[in-house]
Amino acid sequence: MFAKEQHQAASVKVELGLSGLDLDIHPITNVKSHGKNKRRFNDEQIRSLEVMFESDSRPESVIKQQLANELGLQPRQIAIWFQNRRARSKAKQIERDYNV
Amino acid sequence: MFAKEQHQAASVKVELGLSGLDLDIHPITNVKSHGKNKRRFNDEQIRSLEVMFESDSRPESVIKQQLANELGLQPRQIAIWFQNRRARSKAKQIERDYNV
DNA sequence: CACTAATTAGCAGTAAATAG
DNA sequence: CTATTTACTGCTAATTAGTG
Repeated sequence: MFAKEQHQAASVKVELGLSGLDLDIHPITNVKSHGKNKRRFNDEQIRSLEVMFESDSRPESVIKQQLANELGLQPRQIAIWFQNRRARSKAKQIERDYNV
Repeated sequence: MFAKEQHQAASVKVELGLSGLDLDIHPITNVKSHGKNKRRFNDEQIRSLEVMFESDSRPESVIKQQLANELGLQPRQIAIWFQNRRARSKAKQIERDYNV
């Protein structure tokens, strides 16, 4: 029903080819790098998202789609990222207000 | 059914009013142009709407207009609220029937 | 015009990896 | 362990398409 196991194209090829691109590091003992590697966008993605956020914290669908295409992520992930980013921003501001 | 219990029963988290989320800052007048931002009615508004809904889930235009005036909302918003409320009500009942 | 049904985007809360 | 980051769930307000 939901497409959930779809993430960056870079990490999808962990099991197969695994040619050129390699993810970050795996300092841990080589456990099964298989199964449930989720999470964490790379610096470039974060940077782009952050830049975009500064100019518009609530971009339209088209923009998100475009951004998703550029960064190799799903539109869903972009939307979620902005949601979380907004929440963080808000929480910070609230904390500020508390402090007076 | 008349209590303030609208939340699902799955998670017994009990979140009292509190909220704090006041996005709508007196939309009373104006709000022309493209007001893309606006979310959530306050407790008083919900309470009034809910009370009204109980006695009549499909009020006439005049009533809606009056209600809108009372609560500082647009008639359009009142109409939409009732539409959504009816939909929710129906969905709930259908789910109940499913459960038998 | 008012209604329904379906869909959209947003938010609060929270789960779940992961980094420190 | 705690804090942060990605992701999901449940609900709400609003929009659109289609009916009468």
